[in-house]
Amino acid sequence: MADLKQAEIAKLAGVSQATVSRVLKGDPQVNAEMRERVLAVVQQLGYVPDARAQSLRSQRTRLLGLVIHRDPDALAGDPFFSALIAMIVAQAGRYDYHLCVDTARTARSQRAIYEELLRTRRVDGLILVESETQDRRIERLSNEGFPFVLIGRYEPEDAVCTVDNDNIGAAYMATDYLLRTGRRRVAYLGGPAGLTVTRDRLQGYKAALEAHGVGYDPHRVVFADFNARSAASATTELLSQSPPPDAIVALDDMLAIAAMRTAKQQGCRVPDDIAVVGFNDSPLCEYVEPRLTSIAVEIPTLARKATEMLVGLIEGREPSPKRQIAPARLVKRESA
Amino acid sequence: MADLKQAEIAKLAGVSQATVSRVLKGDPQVNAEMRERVLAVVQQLGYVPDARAQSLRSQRTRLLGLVIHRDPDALAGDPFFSALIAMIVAQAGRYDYHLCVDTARTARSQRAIYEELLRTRRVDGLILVESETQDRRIERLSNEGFPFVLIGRYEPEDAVCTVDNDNIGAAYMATDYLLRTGRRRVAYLGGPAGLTVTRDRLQGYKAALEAHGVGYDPHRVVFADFNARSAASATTELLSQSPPPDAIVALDDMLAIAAMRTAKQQGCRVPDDIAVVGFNDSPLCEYVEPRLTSIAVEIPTLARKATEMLVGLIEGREPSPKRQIAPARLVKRESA
DNA sequence: TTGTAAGCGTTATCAC
DNA sequence: GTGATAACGCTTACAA
Repeated sequence: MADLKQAEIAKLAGVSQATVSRVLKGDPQVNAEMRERVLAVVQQLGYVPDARAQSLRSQRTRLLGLVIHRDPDALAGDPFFSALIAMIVAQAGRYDYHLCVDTARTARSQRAIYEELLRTRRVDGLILVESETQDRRIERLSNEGFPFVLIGRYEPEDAVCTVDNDNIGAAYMATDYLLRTGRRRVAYLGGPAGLTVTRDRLQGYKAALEAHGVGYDPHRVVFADFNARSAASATTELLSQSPPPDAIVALDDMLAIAAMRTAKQQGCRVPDDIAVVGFNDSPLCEYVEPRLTSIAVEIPTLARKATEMLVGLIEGREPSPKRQIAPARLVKRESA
Repeated sequence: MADLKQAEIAKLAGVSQATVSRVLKGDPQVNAEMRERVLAVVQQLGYVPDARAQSLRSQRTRLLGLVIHRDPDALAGDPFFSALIAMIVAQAGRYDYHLCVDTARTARSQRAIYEELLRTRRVDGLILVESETQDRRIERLSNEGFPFVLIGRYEPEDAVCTVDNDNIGAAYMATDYLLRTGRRRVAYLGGPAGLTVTRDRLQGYKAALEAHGVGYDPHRVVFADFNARSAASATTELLSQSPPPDAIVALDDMLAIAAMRTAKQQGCRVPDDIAVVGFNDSPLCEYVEPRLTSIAVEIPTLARKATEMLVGLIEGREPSPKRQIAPARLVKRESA
């Protein structure tokens, strides 16, 4: 198990090192007999090329970076991210890329990560998740011509490459479904008010109300942080109105579950008195009672599009359109 | 933004390229004045060294590989993995390493990944998750002297470096707690029977029964796959016994939640008629009703130990002991 | 203390 | 077709 290199192979096969390289690259110009000889030795010794040398020489690492703009603790319990990472890994593999994952705790470290990954040429391109809608670093990356794709939204929309859930459409779908099934007082339980996703889904919610000729009532819209307590108090606020809502569209499954629980504690039956729809179609939808109806966002599609786009950029293809949307669909269960 | 290299910096600072390298490495031998000059130029141009060249020259990529032995779809919704990945990323950062994540769908591709990552020298070392207890590839890695750490268990225990949850201790703790709080008919709801974790926790469960002088009844032990239906039917089986159990130790929170739900559907009150304890202390424990008591496994500790150990191996330190255990603790909520 | 130069293991451009 | 040979950008003896 001495350190194998092409030179070794060459010596044993009685050819030049350059020929070994050519054989391994599948160069059609090499004589069949030599190819055989080389491949035989390669097989026998189990030679594998050194990725570091290839990276330096070819100026390509075949590594994609995934930067998640979130505190590790916040990221920790979120099934969305394991899904996203798993799918991107799988997709990247199809193009012979590997995935380097980083998390950006603070804004300061985020900048450091961009630098560290891209400027050092450690990765060939970046997928960024959950950046703010406006971000100096993104402008910078863009100006410097680094290949990167954003998962989420960015304005103006054609400035950078983005892949996003169809958040507006998803919220429309949820609200529309509730209205069609006879609900009339549909409330919206959002996440933190500043988040793009909160705003986008609010927009879809409003659009559906309008399409059904139902007036928009700001009192039926509340915001919560991503924890059970905050969700519970926001739900309580909704339920205390008179008349109380007969349906809730929640920003994600966690919030939806908290809302269901609060409603039940206050004597409302779900879905009889109040219907609840969540987002993400996470596994736990199946586990709660009643089982949670949820809007599934297609994480595999998101991952596929993002990877495809990034690899395209790296290899010099300008994608169009620069903004791509992964569709959503309603998974009907018992809660609505 | 021409391609910056040390040679450029050297020219502008009026020194040799080697000196630039020395300054950047913090070599104390360089004269303060030159250091200033070099650093000034570096700062001004925003030079960052090329990781690819460094990797080739130093024979170190400063990249750790994380190989998760699980189908991407199975991995997809599992909050444990986002936690693990997030924590390892954070830990690796402390040693100036980045993390390359791969998933191994099939055994065939798993072998490919080992090869691809290690033999190509793409990463300096590997963290392997959820391998089978006996694995040919692991032997091979071990024989070839590649630095790697296993998260999970391996036999014989001192053959390779492993980091694991204290599964036996955790199950003991859960069972002991239930017995102390007056439960007498404690059942065990495991995962798939073949899994090491299922077996280890069963062992802890038995030990606790024994310590309390409670007889072990094989009928009180059932196994389920990781999905709601399977969990429900296993729970139904438990509840149909007479007398039915008055407590369940479930292998993970998902199973525990499914069990609670099944029990409630069959008219049992939780925790009054039957107490339930889960594992992992995942965020959803807070969201279900009643809130789920769960054994928290310290994922950050797991990640820290694994990373520490691996970096040590890479840098030539033999760790001892070769097997390290992350402690568990009981997080008491409403279900038990 | 600083500069020169020899690699690290590839790929790719030349001649032959 | 195949074999020398020059990069790729850096680290590190060794020389000065």
